Amino acid sequence: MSNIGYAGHMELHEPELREVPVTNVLAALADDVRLQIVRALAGGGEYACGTFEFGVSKATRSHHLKVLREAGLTRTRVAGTSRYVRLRREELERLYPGLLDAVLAAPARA
Amino acid sequence: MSNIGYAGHMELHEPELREVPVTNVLAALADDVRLQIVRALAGGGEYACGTFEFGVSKATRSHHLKVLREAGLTRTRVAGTSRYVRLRREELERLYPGLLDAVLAAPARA
DNA sequence: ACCTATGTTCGACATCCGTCGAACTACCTC
DNA sequence: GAGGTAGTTCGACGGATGTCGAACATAGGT
Repeated sequence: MSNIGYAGHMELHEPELREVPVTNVLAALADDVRLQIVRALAGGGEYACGTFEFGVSKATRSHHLKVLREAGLTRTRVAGTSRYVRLRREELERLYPGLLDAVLAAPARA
Repeated sequence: MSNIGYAGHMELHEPELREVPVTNVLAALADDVRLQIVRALAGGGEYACGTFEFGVSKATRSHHLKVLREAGLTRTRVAGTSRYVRLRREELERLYPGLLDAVLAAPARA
């Protein structure tokens, strides 16, 4: 009866990019795990969350994907029990031209 | 006799940009106060620390300038009791082409 | 010498952030 | 419907971070 307290079938929060402060976008990119995810997505494909095995638990992975989504960097499509994530490249390029390329061009290991 | 415990005349720590992880650079930019400082420096001039009155105490301002310096974003010249800060634009452009411009082009207020 | 102006450093504090295991929801397949 | 699979959410934890006032160091001026 009560679906209060669970958001499983609610729409995912995917803000308009222009409504996200730049500092949030930068903060989202300023983490090693998240940057690895972004790199993996940079090719353009769509990947299930489970794809990103970067040495963290699935709880942590879920957390990072949420941060990326709420920073306006990714979009998520729900399909069955899986969620497919992709980069919002064009929007990002329109609002912050050159930003993503500049970040991705940086060497992976400092 | 003892100059232990104070670093007033020591050289400021200004790392090679290539030795700073990208995530550190991004994290340094992912703060409102620091981004305001970077914007103020973007014109190319050299400014004394006290120039940056952005509603924080001078202790906090000093902290942020240290973060920027240690992220490789700024260089500091000591002159008398003042310290003059400037952006390391060319180096930044060489290592992360387009990054700074992309960030600066973003609207100041979210 | 004193006083002032400019910054830095030192605790201290509150908050945020990354991380995890455990419990949970939702869906798919037998 | 029982079980398995994919993810999310919930506390909890430790460590990092932003903030401040106070104390300090240094240089310059009177």
